Amino acid sequence: MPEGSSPPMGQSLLFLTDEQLRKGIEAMFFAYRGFTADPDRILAQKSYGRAHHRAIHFIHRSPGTTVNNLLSILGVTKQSLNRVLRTLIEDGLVASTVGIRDKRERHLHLTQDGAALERELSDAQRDRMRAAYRAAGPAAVAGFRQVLEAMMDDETRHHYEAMKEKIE
Amino acid sequence: MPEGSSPPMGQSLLFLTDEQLRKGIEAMFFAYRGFTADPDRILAQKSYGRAHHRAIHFIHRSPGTTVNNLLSILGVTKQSLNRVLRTLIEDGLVASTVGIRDKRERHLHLTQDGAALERELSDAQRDRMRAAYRAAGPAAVAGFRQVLEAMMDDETRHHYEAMKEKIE
DNA sequence: CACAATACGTCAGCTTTGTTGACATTCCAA
DNA sequence: TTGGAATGTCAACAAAGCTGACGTATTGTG
Repeated sequence: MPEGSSPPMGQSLLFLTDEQLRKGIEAMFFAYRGFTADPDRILAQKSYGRAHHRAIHFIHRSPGTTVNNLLSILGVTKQSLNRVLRTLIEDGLVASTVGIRDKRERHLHLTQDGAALERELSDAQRDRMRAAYRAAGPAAVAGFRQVLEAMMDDETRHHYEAMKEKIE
Repeated sequence: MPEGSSPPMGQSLLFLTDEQLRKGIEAMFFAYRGFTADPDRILAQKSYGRAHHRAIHFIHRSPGTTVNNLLSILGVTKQSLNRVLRTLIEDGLVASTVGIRDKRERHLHLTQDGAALERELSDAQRDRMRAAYRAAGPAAVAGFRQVLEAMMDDETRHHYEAMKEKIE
């Protein structure tokens, strides 16, 4: 936090101008469109939506997760998630198995078909991400991640950090 | 995960790993929630939604813009925009005036009330942005913007660039 | 001038995805 | 055994996107 401090305060606080912040806000808005564009196209063909993508993504990410856990990650109501989950289960993309230790819980897994769709979606999304990363370079990417993390709600960041530790 | 690898390729391409890309994707998802959280809270009280926020933002940004222009910036249909615009005009937040050169066009401006809401919303959003920027520092912010710009669709980036030049 | 194209508004209907509220079931744990 | 937690389901509703069709100025063009 200790910025430039005394002498010339280095690169100064010019980057905190309302103008600069506004540009960041617009960049965030426009970039998010690109971020979702490719998966959206694929999903539209299969008459699914972003909600399905999110469910699939996080089930893939945390196989065996419970409905409740997924709920808090996605930040939606159980009714809303249930509708999406039901179609995914009916269509054979997601398997829901009764918990062993706690039979009230349902553990969620991707089926082969589900995993295939997950791959298709995340390949598309990663392709764009990879192109952006490559164009911007490693230093920019580090900054990108830093700012995004600082932008999250505390509770959300908690989920994010928990995810991060899972695989690496 | 391919950790160490060999000595060459400098900082290497490790930042293009699927793992790294996935983290970036999740960071984007979680951060966007934070990004919209504060304005969402304000909007909910006034029974408006994000669509209203977007319209207000870009009308403020480009006073006198036409409906068609707004349409292409927001990337929605005129029916969708019209619904939002109608309520904003009815509520006296936006003024629509017939074009001078071309009387088919409507030029959109914020009224005093509209400008007040715009300020309230963007203050809230900027506060979070500012905190994130300050925490991450100028170098990170530059990287943040670089990656976001690289992530946009070409057409979208065109809008973004046009905006950038407007005020600075 | 006549006609096509443009800009805008609107009606109707549909979809996705979110919300509340109410209620039943199952089952763990005190 | 009983209370509460986890889940599921029904109903109703809202925001915000979509398509398609139509009407009305207005403008540009052949």
